Amino acid sequence: MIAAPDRTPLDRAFFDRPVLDVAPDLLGRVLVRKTAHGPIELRLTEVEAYAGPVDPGSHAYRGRTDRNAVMFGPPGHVYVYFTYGMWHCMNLVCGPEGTASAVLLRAGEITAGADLARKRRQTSRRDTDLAQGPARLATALDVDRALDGSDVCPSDPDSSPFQILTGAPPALHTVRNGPRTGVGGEGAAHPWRFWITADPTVSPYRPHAPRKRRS
DNA sequence: AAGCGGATTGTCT
DNA sequence: GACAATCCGCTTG
Repeated sequence: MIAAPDRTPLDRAFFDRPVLDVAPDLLGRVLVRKTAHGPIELRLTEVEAYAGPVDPGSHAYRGRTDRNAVMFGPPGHVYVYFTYGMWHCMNLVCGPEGTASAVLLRAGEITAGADLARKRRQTSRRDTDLAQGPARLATALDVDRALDGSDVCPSDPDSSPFQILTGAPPALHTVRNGPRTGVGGEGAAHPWRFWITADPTVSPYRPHAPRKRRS
């Protein structure tokens, strides 16, 4: 049985490059999440690059902590964080080890295991909503802090809850970029959000809005 | 289509 | 103690 060309696993060298090269190159790739009930597959349509300690928008900006330790480790591993008291978001560590850069997975199209994803995302009204937004994406794929540090390039596929496949990358002219969502201050200037033009699963852009204080 | 307020807790100052 | 790489439901246009 010959593997279809678009289902070849990406190797670690793919992630061992500068994060601004990896981020747009991830579009159209297929992330496989292996759950106890079966696989869920996601075709990536929207990502954001976070460039480590030099990037004010990055969780690594103030150095290594227990929470962000995985970002400082080898590329091709998953960094999962918990935010807003409710949600998880998922990143892939990039660049030479120690650069602490990562790509936030913001949105994608569920291409297999939609029944499993729908169970995880009861509030979604259409299938294009299932992974439209980073917290929705993590919810659909049943990702939480327990999976922090998982390898997406395992030598033995059975040893990890994730794998990533080549997929069908879009033509360059269909990839666009702009400011990152929810990032304010100095970090807002960088156009490091990348998405596939006109894809229905891409999340709507929301500019950074400081929250009001409770009275 | 766009704007709002509330939810809810880990993490860092 | 402040706030977060967000989402949802409801309102207005």
